Amino acid sequence: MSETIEQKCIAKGVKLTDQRRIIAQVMSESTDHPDVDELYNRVSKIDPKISIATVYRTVKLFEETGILTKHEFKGGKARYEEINEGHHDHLIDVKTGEIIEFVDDEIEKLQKKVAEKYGYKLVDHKLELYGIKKK
Amino acid sequence: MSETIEQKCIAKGVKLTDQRRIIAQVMSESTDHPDVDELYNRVSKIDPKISIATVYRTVKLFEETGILTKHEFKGGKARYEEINEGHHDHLIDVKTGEIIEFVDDEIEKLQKKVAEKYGYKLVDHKLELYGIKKK
DNA sequence: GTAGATGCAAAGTATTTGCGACAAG
DNA sequence: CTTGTCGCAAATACTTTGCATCTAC
Repeated sequence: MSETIEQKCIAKGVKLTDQRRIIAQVMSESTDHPDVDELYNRVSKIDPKISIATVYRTVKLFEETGILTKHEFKGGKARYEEINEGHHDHLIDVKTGEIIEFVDDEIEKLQKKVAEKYGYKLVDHKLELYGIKKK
Repeated sequence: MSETIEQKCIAKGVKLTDQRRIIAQVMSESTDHPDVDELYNRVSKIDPKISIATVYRTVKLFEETGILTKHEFKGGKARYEEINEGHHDHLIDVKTGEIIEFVDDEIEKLQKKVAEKYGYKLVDHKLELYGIKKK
């Protein structure tokens, strides 16, 4: 296991409050990609008096600090995920909403190549596959 | 030049009104990917009494009918683009917001392969590259 | 003539913010 | 102590909707 979110906060000089510790813990334990509402629900079970404004402020802070990453999949609500070493993309089941994480080095390489071709240096990318499960 | 949006509406049994004709025309002439607000501005110059509600209703209708496609790039606002034969992905200049359209068959093939690998049939995908221009 | 489209303003969502009280370093 | 955070409610941004009127077919 690598660094915890709490350790990352200390390393980056982010002040730790009870609320942030709880949000950090819940995000660490989440294997899905919760939206703010869902995160707020989970956090509320631990400390019912945390406000949703704090949840919004904290995920934004964590995102800016490079602790979480924000996804804007189809459906309006932003969803968050902890950043760990390995980068990956997402395969989304259009029927169930289930998300599978994957990495494909070859695609990664080709992306860089495409950007180069147009005279750009690739700084970020987003790849989402939407599929239906075969029986 | 292929079919106009107006022709597509007739082909799909979508009732044509003045407002829809104007929105269709403006979208056809747009080479960028306008958001609803911007589209509303352009449309208003032709007919100032069109309401923004109609613009929202029309882009949604056109999207459902397969005439337009909706992008949710970073930044909250949905942006629309006319669907023409060739599918393409987007390379976005993170400094200027400029969008370059591209196609890469090899990446397309690999995407299908990845989905298959997890037991899925690929029905849609989104690939966005974010880059900075090299000098 | 009739089902569906429009305009308007009000209602929804998702997210942000001002402010006084409070807590971390 | 002092600066930054929290909770609350009000504010914003984007999008949808109810309803009475109007229009394409």
